[in-house]
Amino acid sequence: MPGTRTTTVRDLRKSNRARALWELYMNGPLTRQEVGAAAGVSPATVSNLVGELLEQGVVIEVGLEDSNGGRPRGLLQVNPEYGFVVGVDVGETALLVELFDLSMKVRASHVSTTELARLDPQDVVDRVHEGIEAVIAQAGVRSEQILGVGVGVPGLVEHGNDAVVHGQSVGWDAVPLGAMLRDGMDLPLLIDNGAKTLGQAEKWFGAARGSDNAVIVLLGIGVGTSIISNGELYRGSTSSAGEWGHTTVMVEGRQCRCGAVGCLEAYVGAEAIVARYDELKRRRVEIKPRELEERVAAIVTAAPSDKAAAKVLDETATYLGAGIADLVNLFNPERVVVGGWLGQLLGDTLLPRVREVAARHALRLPFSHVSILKAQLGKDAVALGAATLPIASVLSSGAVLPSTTVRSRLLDSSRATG
Amino acid sequence: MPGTRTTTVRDLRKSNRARALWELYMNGPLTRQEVGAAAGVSPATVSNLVGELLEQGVVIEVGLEDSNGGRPRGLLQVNPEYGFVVGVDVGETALLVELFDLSMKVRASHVSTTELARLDPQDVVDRVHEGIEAVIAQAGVRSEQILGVGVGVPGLVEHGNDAVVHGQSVGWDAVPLGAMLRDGMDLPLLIDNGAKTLGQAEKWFGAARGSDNAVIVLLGIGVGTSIISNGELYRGSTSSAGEWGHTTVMVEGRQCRCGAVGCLEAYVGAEAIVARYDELKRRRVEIKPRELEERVAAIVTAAPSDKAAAKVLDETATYLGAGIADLVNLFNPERVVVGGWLGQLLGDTLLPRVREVAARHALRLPFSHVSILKAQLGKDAVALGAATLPIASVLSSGAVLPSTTVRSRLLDSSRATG
DNA sequence: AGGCTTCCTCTAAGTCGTGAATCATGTGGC
DNA sequence: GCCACATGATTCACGACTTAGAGGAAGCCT
Repeated sequence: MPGTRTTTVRDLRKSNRARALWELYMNGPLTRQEVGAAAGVSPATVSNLVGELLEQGVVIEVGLEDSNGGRPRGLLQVNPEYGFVVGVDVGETALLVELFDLSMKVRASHVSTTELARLDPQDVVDRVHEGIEAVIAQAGVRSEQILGVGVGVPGLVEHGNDAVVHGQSVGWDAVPLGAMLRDGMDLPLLIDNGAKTLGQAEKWFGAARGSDNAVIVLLGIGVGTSIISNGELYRGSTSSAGEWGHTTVMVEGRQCRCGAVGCLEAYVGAEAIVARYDELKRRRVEIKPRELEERVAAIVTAAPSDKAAAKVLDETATYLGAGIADLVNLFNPERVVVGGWLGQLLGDTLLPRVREVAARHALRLPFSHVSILKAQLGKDAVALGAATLPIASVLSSGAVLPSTTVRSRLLDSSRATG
Repeated sequence: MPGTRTTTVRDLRKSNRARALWELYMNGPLTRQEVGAAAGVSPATVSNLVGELLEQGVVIEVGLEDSNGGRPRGLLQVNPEYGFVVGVDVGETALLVELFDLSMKVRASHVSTTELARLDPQDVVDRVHEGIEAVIAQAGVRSEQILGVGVGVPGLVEHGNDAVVHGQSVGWDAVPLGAMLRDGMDLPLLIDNGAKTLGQAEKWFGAARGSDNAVIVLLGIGVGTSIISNGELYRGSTSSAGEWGHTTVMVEGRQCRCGAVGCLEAYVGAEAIVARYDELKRRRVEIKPRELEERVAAIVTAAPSDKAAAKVLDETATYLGAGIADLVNLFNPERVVVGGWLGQLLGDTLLPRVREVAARHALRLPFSHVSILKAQLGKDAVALGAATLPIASVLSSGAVLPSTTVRSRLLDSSRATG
């Protein structure tokens, strides 16, 4: 929950309400007492706040908890049906749109693939709009029930006036995706980098859950991270923090597709792994994006007799270990979570070796406090994480209904005139 | 200013008071209107708050600002004489204790050097106590006027119950420095890593001033950083974030004193620079810590005919550039500030080359938003930064006088009993 | 002096969270 | 079946806070 600025007495209520809601969402169901302890308010205030939230349908009471002798504690929870959110994963080869309820149950989903090598922004926008309409229809909800739409994109997202996307790998240069998506749709819209939305998904529901300082590593064709610092996504000054793939692990090393040399991605990116294998086999095979996954899988599962595969994997573990050690030294996280399709593929085989290498390269103290884990969520994590964006926004606002505001304003004026 | 949790109406005032104070301290002198705008409160509240601060002597009115036609605006400022702070720099070879007023004017200072190769904790503690008494006497202030003592140490500082220091380079393993210093001194005490205090000094008063996302690099025998994220020091889970010196820039590269290989420090640390020079000259010279600085200086200022020096410097720029590019990619700062005695020494000669290398290695978007600068503060920056620690603490508390609390409590009880 | 402009402060009103008292809702004993 | 008991939840009076708007303060110009 971002540091909401609290200056007036009214802000106070909003902020307390938001804290209670976050707590209920993240750790619910909870008793009123637990909410009070977490939000730092008295029982009286909890009662007051919860009463309001119950009345507005944001929160529901789900069962009772036995107490030894006295009145049982009521268990509270955010109402999964209070509203719905849409998460969109704009991938390099496919576009996934999913509709969730607030408990993150998938209520509808829609996939569309593209044959284009480069993504055309307008085409993407049209498909997103189409997908959103499709999932709303499919789930049978009214569009007023949609709290917002989150979009995860491949590339850096500048959050200025409206989101602008720079996606080197898909040929996007300063695409004003925010404005384009908003045109023809009036749902609240939030856009972020796909690696960051995946990170948020792992933080909320996956392997980084409960950790306030974590680094989620995304391995695929590209190599990125999502950094959680003090419980929040770390963005840096222009939201491009966490570009781990192009950190230098070998001065004057291999050529990277970014133009520089010695980048981590030039060693552990999916294309690099396959290319290094082919080099060892002294053959030149053109790498087609569609086949990348099975080619990497073939290397991972190769027979022990395949010396080239063994060497490539060994080197990959070395570079990955060194790279992760850098993250541990610089960010001092409690957990490093390795995800992305390539991460899932390499995980079981390589993780023990990666841990060993990282232990050698990282400083003792920070390393002794870190766990290096496999991601828990699967392929849809980017869309799931994208859907958390509008949820975070709703929770931080305290889920104040526009209608409530209008109502109280009407009451005010009627009293003023009456 | 850390995210103070505001739940009750009283917290509200405290938080508004703290915001106003921070603003006045950082950007003063300011008019009441400016304070109101910055703190987000109405003129009435500013008047109220400022009145209290003036009465308590925390803030003073310094002159008037002309207005076009009306009553002139009063200019407010934190009272430099409201209290004093002590900053201590526990260096590897010398110990510096300085006493500052709130405007950071040095009022007294005390140096003591040591001949020991390894620092003895109890010896350091004694010297610190001695130094503090000396500067208090020298400045002629009463110890009640000391708001607190900040200490910058070489090594990682774990902020648990009380500060515990792990200083590999000085042979400290889990030294409970907090408890040791507190014993025999009852001033408020704050301890942090020297690189971090230096970073805070540059952020408050130096080259990183006004930047909410900055990385301050400290070059010396060791190589560290201090990371400012969203205006605050980034610590990570165990306060050891920013250990840049032992990130890997060359897999399977040079041996580093930390035990690993290929660390940045093994290339650009002071000892490494001299060692590499000696290797090129094909000679083995024992490096004495005392002579390190002049030996590096000799390399930097060597005649162009000294090919070995040129090569060492060139390589240093390459590694430093790559390392800084990593920081830019990972943290996406607005500024990178290069400091430390080695940084100062290398700065003018090397910085242009470092920028070039960094530009090649960093991604375009984050690099286009970053400035790579030399530090502005000199050798005493660690002590200066250490002294900012208690100031930050006072500002965040809103400078609520203990006496005030007692007084109001007395009033309460007298009214209750009366 | 008097009007004017601008800054500052005082007052009344509205909102909030808290603590103490009260109400609600269960268990266990008889 | 009834009543004491324990504990959770709610209500109410109170103090504390910020704000809007009115009024005072302090300088300038005519």
